[in-house]
Amino acid sequence: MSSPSARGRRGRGRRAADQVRQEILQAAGDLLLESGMAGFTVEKVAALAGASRVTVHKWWPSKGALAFDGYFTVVASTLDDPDTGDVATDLTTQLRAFVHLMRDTRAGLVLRELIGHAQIDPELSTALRERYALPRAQRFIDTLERAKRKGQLRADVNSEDIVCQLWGACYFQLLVTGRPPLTDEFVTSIVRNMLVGIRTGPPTADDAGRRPAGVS
Amino acid sequence: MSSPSARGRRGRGRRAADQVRQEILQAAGDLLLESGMAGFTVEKVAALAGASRVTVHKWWPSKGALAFDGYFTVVASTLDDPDTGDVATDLTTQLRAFVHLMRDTRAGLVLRELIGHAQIDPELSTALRERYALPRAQRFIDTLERAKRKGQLRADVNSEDIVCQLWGACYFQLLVTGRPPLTDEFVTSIVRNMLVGIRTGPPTADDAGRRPAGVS
Amino acid sequence: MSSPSARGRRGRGRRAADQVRQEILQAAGDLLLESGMAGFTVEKVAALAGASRVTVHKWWPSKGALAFDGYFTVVASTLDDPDTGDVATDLTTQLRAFVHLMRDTRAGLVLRELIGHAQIDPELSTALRERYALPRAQRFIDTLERAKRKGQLRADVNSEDIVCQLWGACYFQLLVTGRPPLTDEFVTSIVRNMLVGIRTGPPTADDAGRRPAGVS
Amino acid sequence: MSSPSARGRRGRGRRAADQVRQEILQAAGDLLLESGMAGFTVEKVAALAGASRVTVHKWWPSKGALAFDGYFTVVASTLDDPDTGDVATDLTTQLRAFVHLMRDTRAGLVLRELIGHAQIDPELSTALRERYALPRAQRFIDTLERAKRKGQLRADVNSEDIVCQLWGACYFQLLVTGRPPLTDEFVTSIVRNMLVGIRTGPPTADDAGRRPAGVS
DNA sequence: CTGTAAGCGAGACGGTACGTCCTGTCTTATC
DNA sequence: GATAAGACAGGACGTACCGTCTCGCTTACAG
Repeated sequence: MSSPSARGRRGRGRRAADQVRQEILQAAGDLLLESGMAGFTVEKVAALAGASRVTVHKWWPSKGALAFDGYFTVVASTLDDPDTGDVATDLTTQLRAFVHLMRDTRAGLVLRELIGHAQIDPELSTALRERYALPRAQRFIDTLERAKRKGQLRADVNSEDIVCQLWGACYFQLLVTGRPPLTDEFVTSIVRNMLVGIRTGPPTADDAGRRPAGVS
Repeated sequence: MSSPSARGRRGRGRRAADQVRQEILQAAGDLLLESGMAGFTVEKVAALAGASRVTVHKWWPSKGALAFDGYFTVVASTLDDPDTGDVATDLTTQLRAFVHLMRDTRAGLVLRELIGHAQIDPELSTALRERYALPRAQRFIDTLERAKRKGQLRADVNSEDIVCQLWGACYFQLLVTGRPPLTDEFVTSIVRNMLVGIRTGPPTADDAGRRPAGVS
Repeated sequence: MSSPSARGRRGRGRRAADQVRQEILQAAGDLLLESGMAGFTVEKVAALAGASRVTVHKWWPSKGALAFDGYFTVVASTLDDPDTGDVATDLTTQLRAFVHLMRDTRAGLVLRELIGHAQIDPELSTALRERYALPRAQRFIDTLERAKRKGQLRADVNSEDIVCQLWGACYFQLLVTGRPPLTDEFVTSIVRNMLVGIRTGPPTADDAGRRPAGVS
Repeated sequence: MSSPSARGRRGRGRRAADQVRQEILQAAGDLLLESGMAGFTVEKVAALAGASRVTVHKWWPSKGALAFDGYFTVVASTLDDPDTGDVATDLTTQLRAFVHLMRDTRAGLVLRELIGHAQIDPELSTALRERYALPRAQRFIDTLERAKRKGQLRADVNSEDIVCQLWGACYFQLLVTGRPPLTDEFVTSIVRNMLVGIRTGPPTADDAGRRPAGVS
């Protein structure tokens, strides 16, 4: 018997479901990194995988869902959780890793397109949120909560809001204003802003809710 | 002579270019708000405007470009620049207006799709950056710079970074984590975080400009 | 289960290829006889057949090829081979049948247009030659060869040339000089001319092999 | 004053009608010989002539009419009428000249397409008949009538029918069966067939009306 | 060890949209 | 005042995907 693997298949009959799935995902990821979201087509993926469009359709209801799964099949997603004891350092490390991915790798470019497409494709939107954004945000939140417990951060700030203000700042650059900067200095800057604030002068006793007296 | 206006046309020949353009833009905007980016089609726009696809193609090279122009034809873009004298108030006002648009109106939904589509369509990406994002960011920056001059904000912070951290926080919610919150409280929270920072404890003497002693 | 035939279809999926082909051909033939080559359009054929333009394109590379096939689907092409024993009679019979078709029927008009279109469309040109002209010419040649064997015709004449001179005479009227005559008398005349020649004077004993004296 | 001739015009105003006409015709002829009937377009002709489509339309109601006029503007049509005193020679000469044109020159190819297009375009059909086919046929008929008067041809044959059987034979090759042969030998053959007939046996005294006795 | 049925590929189909080409009509500005 | 330049609607073209559906094959599992 010959090995039933390899891209070019000959027969028609049934194959193990997992094998088919895997080949489709690999093909999807390859195509995605090669052509970007524009040239990404169910038809091409099926052809690449030596599968039938029907089969692809059976498991992935939309182009977006397939692209998403393909992406994470190909792009190894290492979720390391640095803990140096200092918040600023930990946050900066995580952000820089992200910025590097988005700025310097093909995968970053694709991920950007993926997020873009998610605005139209609800399937992809859900997948992206639940299986990409939230898990990563959670790691970030963990870092923040740890810092709170250590007394490095105020206890009354909402960690999720911080995530928005740090990660969101990067995404904003990527998705809305265009991508040129996104330097390490930018990361340093926004972390510092976040930590110490941008206001001048001696803080009043109730910064947490009010505006300082003496300012009209 | 009869008025040559109105949607239903009679002959075949030429119409004033500007009139055609305007009708196409109006149709594009209408269709966009009605069907969203999914059902938005050059073909339908042309039909709605009583125009020919060729004519549409002549002026708008891509679906995205047409959608963008149509959007701003229909969505009145009021760029008022509040100046109450207090940074926090001004920033909050601007952000809340934006949040309201994105959260409560059909236009917000469409704008989100537009930004999404821009990740794939370079034409749209450029248009969006230059004719939407940058002008609006500039108003924000103006507010920040004014506050700097008044001594309300530290002079060493980069205003563009602040824009990223405030607007970006909102966009992040909308585009990446899904939309549920985006409340007024969220806006209040991120502005306060931004102003006073999230760090605890007695500020050191040289907190990047200094933070006051005695922060609660 | 209900019969899956009939024009009005329900689902989207596949129909038997042959059925689709047949319906397209029928529609093509119908449209051709109704509107002539001018109003004949791939789009209309597809609509009439309840088929998709793509499907039509798959099998018929050009408008001409489709028209040709449609024509012979609708126009029954009876190729009877008369054999009365007398050449003149047989030839006259065949030519009159052809003349009748071209002069008195809608199909004749269409065939004329088809031949015209073939001058521009190589696909159609080939089809017309191989699947229309040649088979019909062959029947004519058979008649001539039979007559040769019987000694009714000179053995040294080229049968194909005769076909050109008889059929060609009719086509010439139709295609070049305009169509008015093409009467039965015309047929009688050209057959007689062909058989006995148009030269005057006492025939020499061996006209069959030589050219008349005086012709260089 | 600058010369208003030359292909590339710059101004817009009025030019002498004849000049415009002539430039259009020249452009039409050039384009026709270059691209054939397929690539022949009113638009391209107008562009080539530096004229407006409207102007072209004013004088030539259809693409066919324009092509026809353009053709004869460019292709010099020499109508020499040979008279050697011998019919066979004269006929052969005329036919060979025609065959040469059609077989060996670009103009022949175009003329074939022109005749083809005439089957669809009535304007062209009329023009072709009245200003091309009939005049040329007349010269041929003149030759035949001259031969009749000299007693070389039987007086009871219809000259027009002979034209059909000789020219028609050539056109038939060109238009219907495909073009390969059309040799000088073919011409020789059909002229001889025409003159002496293809029947065997000694001609009876009244070949002109009856079939020979003894042939059933 | 064999029969059966589930799962699959191949591929055609209707449909929607695309971008292009050409036509005939109409307007405007020019000469 | 005839003209070119140019823009417009309309209609057809050929292409690309999509999602659906029917085949016929093959393999995996059940008996």
